[in-house]
Amino acid sequence: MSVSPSTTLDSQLTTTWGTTNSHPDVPMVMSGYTSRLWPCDTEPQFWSKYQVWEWLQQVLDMHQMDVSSIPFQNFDMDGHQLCSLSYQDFLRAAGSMGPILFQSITELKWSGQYHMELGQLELKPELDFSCTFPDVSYPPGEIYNPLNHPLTPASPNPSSPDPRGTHLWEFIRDILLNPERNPGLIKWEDRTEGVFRFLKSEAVAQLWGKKKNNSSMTYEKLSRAMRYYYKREILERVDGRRLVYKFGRNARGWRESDK
DNA sequence: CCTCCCTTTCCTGTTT
DNA sequence: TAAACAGGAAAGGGAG
Repeated sequence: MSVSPSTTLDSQLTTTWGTTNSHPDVPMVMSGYTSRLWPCDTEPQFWSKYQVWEWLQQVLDMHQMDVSSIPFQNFDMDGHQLCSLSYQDFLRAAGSMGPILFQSITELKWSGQYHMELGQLELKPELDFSCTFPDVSYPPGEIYNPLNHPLTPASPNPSSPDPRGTHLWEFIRDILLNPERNPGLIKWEDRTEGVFRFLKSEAVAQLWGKKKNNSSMTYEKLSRAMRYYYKREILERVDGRRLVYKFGRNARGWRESDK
């Protein structure tokens, strides 16, 4: 009676977001630190630099924290180096996020070894989350917003017409501005700077395709259109971070003060 | 019909 | 290695 591949478990666990998934391309952002849902299903010791960054990103997502909460540049290393860091190293590299990261990586190292057993644990998201990290103090002076009331469901109202803008960048903006309509597709990385990140790139592409009555839309093609925006300064480049974009000077209507 | 603009499609090469 | 990123080239298609 083996519990094996992640697909079975994924299908059991899919979804805090509810309806719009079925896209295994992007890991669900949810629950504990256990590794079955992790994008890197290898042991952390063998992660590439990029996988290390993905992990950081995931930890931020789990805590609903802003990207500025972790100095990414202090983690310019591969999995082997990461795993050799001590608790003190984590404190130095990430301040008050250090303990969280240390705990996460410790657990992942452990679960890499015993993932069979772990596969049977943890079907109780909230539980392991809150128990593992009861109170973490966040960096002082951080803008981090502890609660955006993620639990307000706000009627999905599927019958209403699509109020999102007709141009691609407006469409993206309007998803960001109305996350309750499409939770978990795109999220703000830095609200005031207009930095955002695709969480489910293919799902967004599908949605865009649906709007344009084009069932063959992909993120590949959508992203080409996004890149054209750089020249027009509707978007600004964000280097080095995959699926991350930033609104530029010619993008209107995304600021909180614009509302 | 023509032009302009905003993509869409496809592609080759690079990076992570 | 797969998925993103970079842009060139060219075609599509709607608005005016």
